[in-house]
Amino acid sequence: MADVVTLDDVARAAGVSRAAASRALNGRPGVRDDVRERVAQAAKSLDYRRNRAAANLAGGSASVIGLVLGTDRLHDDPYATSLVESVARAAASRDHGLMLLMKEPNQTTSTRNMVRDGLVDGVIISSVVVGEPWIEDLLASNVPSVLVGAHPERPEIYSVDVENLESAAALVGHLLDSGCSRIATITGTLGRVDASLRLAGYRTAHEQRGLTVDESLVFVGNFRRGVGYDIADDVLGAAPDAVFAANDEMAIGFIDRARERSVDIPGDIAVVGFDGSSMHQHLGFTITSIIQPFDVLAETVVDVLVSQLAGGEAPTTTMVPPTLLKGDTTIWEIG
Amino acid sequence: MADVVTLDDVARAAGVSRAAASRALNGRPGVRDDVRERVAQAAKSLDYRRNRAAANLAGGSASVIGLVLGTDRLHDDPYATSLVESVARAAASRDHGLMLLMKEPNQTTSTRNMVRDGLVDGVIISSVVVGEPWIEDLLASNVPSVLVGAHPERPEIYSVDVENLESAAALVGHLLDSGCSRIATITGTLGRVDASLRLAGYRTAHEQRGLTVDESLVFVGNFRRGVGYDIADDVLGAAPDAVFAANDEMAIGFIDRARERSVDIPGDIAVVGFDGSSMHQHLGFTITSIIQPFDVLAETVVDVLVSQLAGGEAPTTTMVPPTLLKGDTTIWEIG
DNA sequence: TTGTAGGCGTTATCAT
DNA sequence: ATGATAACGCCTACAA
Repeated sequence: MADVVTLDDVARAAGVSRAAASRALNGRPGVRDDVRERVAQAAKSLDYRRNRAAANLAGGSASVIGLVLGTDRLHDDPYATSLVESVARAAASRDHGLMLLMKEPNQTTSTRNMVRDGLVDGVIISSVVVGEPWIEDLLASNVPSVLVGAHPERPEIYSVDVENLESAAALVGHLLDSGCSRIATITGTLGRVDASLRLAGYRTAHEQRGLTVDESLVFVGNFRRGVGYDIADDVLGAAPDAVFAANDEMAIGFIDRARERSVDIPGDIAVVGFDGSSMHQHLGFTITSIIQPFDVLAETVVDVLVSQLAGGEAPTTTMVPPTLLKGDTTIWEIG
Repeated sequence: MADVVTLDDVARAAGVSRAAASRALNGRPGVRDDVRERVAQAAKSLDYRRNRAAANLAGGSASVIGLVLGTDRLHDDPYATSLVESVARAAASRDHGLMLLMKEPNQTTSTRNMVRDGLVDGVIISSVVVGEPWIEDLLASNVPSVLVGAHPERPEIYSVDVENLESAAALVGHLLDSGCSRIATITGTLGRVDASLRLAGYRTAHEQRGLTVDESLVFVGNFRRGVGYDIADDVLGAAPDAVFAANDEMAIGFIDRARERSVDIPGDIAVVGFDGSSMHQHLGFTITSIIQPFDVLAETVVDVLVSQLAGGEAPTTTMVPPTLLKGDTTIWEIG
């Protein structure tokens, strides 16, 4: 182990006390500019790094954030995967560490423990898990936290969100305006916020046009590709002229099966999804979808958390604008 | 913030000193059994958790491991994604935290910093990045580390590996034995260990049978699906009767393109891949491939690191057996 | 076997 | 504006 440079070394090199050096390095007031400069120089030339464990212990911050996921699998969950990737990047760019706190199959006290153990300053929580006991437990411990995706029952918690309902409504609305009249939907996992909102958007689009939703066109899914495939026969049986899947994965599953049955997409049936994850999969086509702006989302959520940690204020809920991806699974008018 | 239970509280409740309590809790010798029991009871009833930052600072361990990835993207890298997932699970099951240390695009001192900052006890490194400056830098700092995938130039570093070369040789050998005579290969990223080994396996299979590799059948890829697709025309131009792609992603890309050109797989051309990631993608078919045993791999690598941290010994390199997946892209004899 | 005491590196308080 | 000094919670010689 190489020799460790401590704050003491820096202070000595700069000819000041530890306290002054600490203040200088942390940009706190009450330090003369020339001293601040001198300390900075010393730190740089000694290649000093503060020990975050010590800082944390002493009442400072470790600059580590936890990312709490509502799933224990990444390999078939592009949404979670992209979230991890983007948050990791955003955290790193702000010199924060990222601890991955995945849901555990069996006992689930460990997430809260990780936080209690004092190595995480705050957490980013995928809002889909709000309501689950282990999360309530976590929230009850008052750890600074920010939700990815607002949660209707917890409006008081800081959150960063994309407009699920409005986006879904716009997407479905467009289908309706394009002449589709029997739009089926494959929902996400019942009980999950994003699933509810997207379904609500589907209904809203109809209501806004004075239409009534044919409930036999609503199929319950779970965000996994497999269910899209498995349920496709039922969906096709309802003879829709369009399908709104609550995410791209299910849309892909549906399309796979539809094509096996020689259904032409978008000729016979238009398909739209959500998340934009089909873009990265080299499927040979892209699905018309709402693209989650993961990088912006992640940067925003990290910023909100960090400023919360710093004691700063932020709007309770921040909206991030998604993008509409015009893919190959719908027909677009010229222009 | 809830009241924090400290070691002191536990000790007091158990009627012993902090030192004794510490020893008892950490399972060190020199504690009477009844005391040990009493302390355990007290800890449990108080719902005590040791502050890992403090433990770390005091010379103990934070029980946090870092996972160093050679990429900054997960969304199109099933291998990295599965590794993250499995390692996270394995770490959690051993009560260790997991810090994600992804490669950063620009400056890359931060990984080493994260380690130096004292919040990571040891690291798991994807061996594909060994040789890159930032990793050499990291290794030079003598952090306990374990490689996922052995590295030929660094045999002294603990590592856990699957038999890339042997597996690839077996796979290609089988193709040869099945009557294929012009087997093309699409390699992984040149310079990456796994890519080299798999290519070496391809050559070995030929040599073992006294055959010479037709170098015009070797195509350089990069492990990404897109390149499999893009290079497919060239590969087809070489009129192979089989293709060995260095991972499933490229195999998928190749198959996509081949099918667009009405090539029958496996009828006209057999295809084999590596990693087994096609299993999770609901493609409508599975690729004959070598399945990476991610869970075993992850558990093993975490165990090796943890025992290393504990001062224990372990074999320098541990092999984990992969599995052959007989998929739909090759023809198998009866039985 | 057990307790006492010192220190890990930093931040925060309170004098100066 | 600056510098002692006391925590923070834990581990670990060393002493008893």
